[in-house]
Amino acid sequence: MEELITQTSSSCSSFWTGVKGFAFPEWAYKPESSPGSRQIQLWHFILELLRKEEYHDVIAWQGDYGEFVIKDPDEVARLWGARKCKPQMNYDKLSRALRYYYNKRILHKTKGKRFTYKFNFNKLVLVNYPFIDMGSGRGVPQSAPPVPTGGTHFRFPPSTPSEVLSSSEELRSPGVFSSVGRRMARGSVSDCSDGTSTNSELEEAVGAEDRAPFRGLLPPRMTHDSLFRVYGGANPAGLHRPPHRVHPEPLSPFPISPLPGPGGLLAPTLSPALSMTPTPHLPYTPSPSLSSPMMGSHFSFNPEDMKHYLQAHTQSVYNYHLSPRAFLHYPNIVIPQPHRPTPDKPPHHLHAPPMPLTQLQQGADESQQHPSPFKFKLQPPPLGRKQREAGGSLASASSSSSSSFTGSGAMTNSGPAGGPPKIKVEPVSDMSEEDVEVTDISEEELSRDDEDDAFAPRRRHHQLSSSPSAPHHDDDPDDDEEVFKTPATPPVGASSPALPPMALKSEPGVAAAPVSPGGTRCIPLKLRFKRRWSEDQRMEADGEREEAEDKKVRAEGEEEGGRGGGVILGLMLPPAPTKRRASSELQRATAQLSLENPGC
DNA sequence: GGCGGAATGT
DNA sequence: ACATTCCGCC
Repeated sequence: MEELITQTSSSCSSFWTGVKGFAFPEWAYKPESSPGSRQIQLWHFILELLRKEEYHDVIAWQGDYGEFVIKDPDEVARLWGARKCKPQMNYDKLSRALRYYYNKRILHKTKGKRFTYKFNFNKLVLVNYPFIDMGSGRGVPQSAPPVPTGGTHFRFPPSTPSEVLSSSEELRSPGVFSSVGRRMARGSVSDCSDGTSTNSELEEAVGAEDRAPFRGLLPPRMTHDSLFRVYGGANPAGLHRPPHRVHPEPLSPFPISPLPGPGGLLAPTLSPALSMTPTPHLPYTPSPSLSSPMMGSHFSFNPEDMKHYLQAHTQSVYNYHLSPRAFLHYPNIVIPQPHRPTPDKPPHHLHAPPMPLTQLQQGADESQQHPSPFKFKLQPPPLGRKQREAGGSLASASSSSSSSFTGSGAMTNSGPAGGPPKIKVEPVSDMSEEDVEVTDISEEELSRDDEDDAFAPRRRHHQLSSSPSAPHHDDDPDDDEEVFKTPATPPVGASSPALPPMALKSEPGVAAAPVSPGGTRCIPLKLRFKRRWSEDQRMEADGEREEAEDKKVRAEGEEEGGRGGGVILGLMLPPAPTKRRASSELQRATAQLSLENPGC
């Protein structure tokens, strides 16, 4: 167990790398902040609540992938307060904490829907490769946002706020899961005052189990629609067919995630990316073993399967603009290349996945011999509203880069200093470009987009934004939606280094991307992609629109910072509902125990 | 309701 | 760092 996780501290202190080389960010796995811990972070806690059916009348997945509604703000606040021993907690405070996540890109607000937030799984997607030897059943997928499965019905997000409310009521599933006595149970355990419960041990135990929780988030761009393909399988080519509402059904299929029992109930995690692979010609079906919920802790992968898997995965990455980081290094396994012209980089170091992967990764780990691919840093410097307002036009400087910039310094230079005032600036020079070498859609780019979009300063405009009818430029606020909307045919062709200067039509709002001094060479490429994508996205406009300017500023500012803050690709398939059942008992048993902190 | 600055706490 | 608390603003 213990050896499963090691910290690859050297270059970047922020990675935890599993034995097999998969990595996930430190923030996603801090024992102290894990779900069972008292140091739990709010978003962990939220996920925790979300995955427990007991609390579905308080908070539940709803709407788009990763979206959840706090149905009972007071109760959530109370629970949170209980956990943190902050009796004074209330929704106002809690929501402030949630708002801090905007800048971290962990969450964003679903505009127009009360108490509705959305996890930015694009960013939070964590690694969970089921076939990787995790050593135990411990590796567990956790809160899986609702994912429609073949057998389950999932309600599409209501389009109107009012609808939300009503539907959220409906969410109380008609009987699938009994929620009887939840409140009582909950109530009994909650307060700091009554803290003496015998739970603490249990709690710890649970926490321990949960320890490695966030490997299981889902891949970006998981719309219900696409998800349907995953399980239903039957969604052929149409990559972005209009989401027709299918079987609106109240209950989210994944009210809970298969919590690994102590015995290690292992969720049948699969890479959604895999399944989602839009390319019909990659008819990969997960090997049975993969889908087995109980698959042993040591799962050895048949190379063929692996190949398929990786290929599919690779394809997915391109199709969905997933982060290249999704690719882990699998010694001895050669990943078939996705259809795309592969550029020229000589496959160096990594034994791993040839081409595209290698290249892609290159950016990240280029400098190190470490297999651990990414540098990770979430939290780009938020641009203060004042600052934004004040400056109106900030010349954002370009990028930050590689490793870690400390967000701390970011705002400090607000003074009239010579440089770009409000934004943290990092030496343009060290541009990630070189790292990335244009190789292509590195997540840098990708994350860039989605990041900024997702979290663009929503502040002022959020109310205005949603006019579906205004298919104007701009990136979609929902990062998920944003970047990952992809053309059926991956833009990969275009992505080759020699990108033709083609049609980037500059968009008024967006265009003015401040080019960093000397940044000219990097920008164009990015912009090109961005624009291409933007167009695509526009086509599919979700309806949510935000102003581009802030974002742009931000985007530029974060340029590289983002790379670090990127995506960890994670893949995990939410357990099929049926299978999940097995563990639900256990979960139920532990649910209340772990959610509130008895030990205050 | 929701936002984010600011001060403060751990 | 990550909240918590308070608060003015929209």
